[in-house]
Amino acid sequence: MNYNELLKTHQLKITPQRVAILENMHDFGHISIDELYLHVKKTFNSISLATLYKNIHAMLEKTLIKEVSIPAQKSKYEIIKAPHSHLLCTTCKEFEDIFIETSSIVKEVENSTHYQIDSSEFIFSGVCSNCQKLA
Amino acid sequence: MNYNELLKTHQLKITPQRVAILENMHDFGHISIDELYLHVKKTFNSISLATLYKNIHAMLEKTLIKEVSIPAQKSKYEIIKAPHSHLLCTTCKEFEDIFIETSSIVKEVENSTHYQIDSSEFIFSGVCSNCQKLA
DNA sequence: ACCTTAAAGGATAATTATTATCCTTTAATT
DNA sequence: AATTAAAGGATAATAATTATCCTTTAAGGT
Repeated sequence: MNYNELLKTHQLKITPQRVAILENMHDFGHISIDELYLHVKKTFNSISLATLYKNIHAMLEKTLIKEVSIPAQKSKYEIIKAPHSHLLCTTCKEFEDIFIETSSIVKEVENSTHYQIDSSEFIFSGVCSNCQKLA
Repeated sequence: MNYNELLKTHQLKITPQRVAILENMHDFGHISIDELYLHVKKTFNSISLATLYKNIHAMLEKTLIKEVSIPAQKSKYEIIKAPHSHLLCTTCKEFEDIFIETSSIVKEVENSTHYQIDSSEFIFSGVCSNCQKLA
């Protein structure tokens, strides 16, 4: 993935710190500020927490990334890609993307509420097949 | 609604502070800690923020209430009632419950992921009919 | 109704998370 | 290469949450 291009098309200056942030975010899929700090520090020893906060906000603002709020956890952030939902294993805490068809349920909501729906968040929680076996 | 009974069945001591918390939470439908503090203080001048935090945690623990995480906002809490989804108007910030059929989409997720789904969160964001008119 | 006691409340200190400030460095443009 | 506005880093300030410690109170047994 070309992060320089991604930053440029979102009117954000290309800096090595930002590229490192995006690399880590991409590798993890979704990552919290703390995790990000821990990992970016490995390759970028001098990075400041303030830089992370500032950049996360800038990237949210420019809609290059999005926030995923999860009950009882700190928010995670992910690079915006194709719309998708999330799956959380309450046992092993694995958190993953899933791609399911949501247009019909969104249409149903629009019809019954007369809202114009612009975005939606779906988080499914349960036990993954591996943890089911171990139980 | 009988909050004394509700507290008792969840193994929580009945105190006037807890009843006030539940009353406010019920009236608002869902409420953040800050809003709760503001409103409970009206009828309960001496209440401490620490009491709110402690009780919110105790009630979450005993699954009497649940946390609703919303991007870019502080979490809200609501008394657990029939499963439902949420609707957020991004213009006027109105946040409301909606009751839609979700069992088929949950089943679809279970089939495609082999997770055993225990709970799910749906948040739809858009523009309510009133704000559409005003636009 | 009183005792007893473990739990809850309140005030506030301590900790953690986030944001602001200010000066230095650097990316982008000419 | 020079200019400049934006970004980075260190750290101070603020906000949010949790811990501590002492006082008060709810609940159960007599």
